[in-house]
Amino acid sequence: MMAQGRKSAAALEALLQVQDHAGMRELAAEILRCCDRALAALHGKPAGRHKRKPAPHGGAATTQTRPKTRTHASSGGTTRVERTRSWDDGFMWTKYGQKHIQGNHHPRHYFRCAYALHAGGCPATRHVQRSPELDPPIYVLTYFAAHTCSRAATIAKDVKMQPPLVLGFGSTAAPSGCSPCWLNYGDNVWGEISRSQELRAEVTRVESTPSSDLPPAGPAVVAQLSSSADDARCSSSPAAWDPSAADWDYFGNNSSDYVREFFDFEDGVLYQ
DNA sequence: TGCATTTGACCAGA
DNA sequence: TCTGGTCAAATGCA
Repeated sequence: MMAQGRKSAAALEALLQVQDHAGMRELAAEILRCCDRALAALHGKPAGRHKRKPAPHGGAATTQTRPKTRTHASSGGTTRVERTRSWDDGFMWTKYGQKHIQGNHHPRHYFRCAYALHAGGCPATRHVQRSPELDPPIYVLTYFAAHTCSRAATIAKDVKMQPPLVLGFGSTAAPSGCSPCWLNYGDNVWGEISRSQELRAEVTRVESTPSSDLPPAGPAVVAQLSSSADDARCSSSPAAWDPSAADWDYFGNNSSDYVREFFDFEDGVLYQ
């Protein structure tokens, strides 16, 4: 995907050289630099985090060393679509389960706060579900309960120190029903990631319980969220997007780490 | 050896 | 009975 992105950016740069658009050329060059660095990092490092060794074909060795009650569902398979790293939203998550959900080829992953087992037991959990048959893939993250761990206080503090960030939905004409809609993200938030790009957004719901310990509805918010297919919708039409008129769920902090909750820089897909 | 991940089993609710 | 959420033993890597 990065290679394809680089090719597209190069084509854009070539087109812009025909006309005098210095600012746009600079932007295209920035995209190219980002792609080059990402590709260099990908090629220069080992293939990411470790993965388990695939189970031996035939399964003879496995069945000899494991109880009969356990089998490797992935035996012999070489394709794995789930990620092994935790999506970075400033919190640390521990995966505690994975389940195939009816009507979706992709499993749902279950995470709980890594501080769940510490004193006080943080109750926060989240689910990660890849939407079926969408290209590029879209992942729906659903949060349950608010963090009560010390990490939450740290992140809340960070929020107060960060400049506002507003994620604007609907800058591009969206399909009727507005799902999926388009997310246009602003300037200078992404470090080396270029501005004015648009990525698909999926509508989801934040199930977290609002916490009085967290800042009031601040700048780091996401419009009307729902994971239900029945009421999935965008809260605002492209023509009448009004942040103050919508219902908002507090979504954490507004640091760049928070933004990574939405975008997977490795795969070029969007999370919410 | 410690720890995170995997995955079938188990449980509760519809 | 079915489905989704969680448990916990097994597993593998650092």
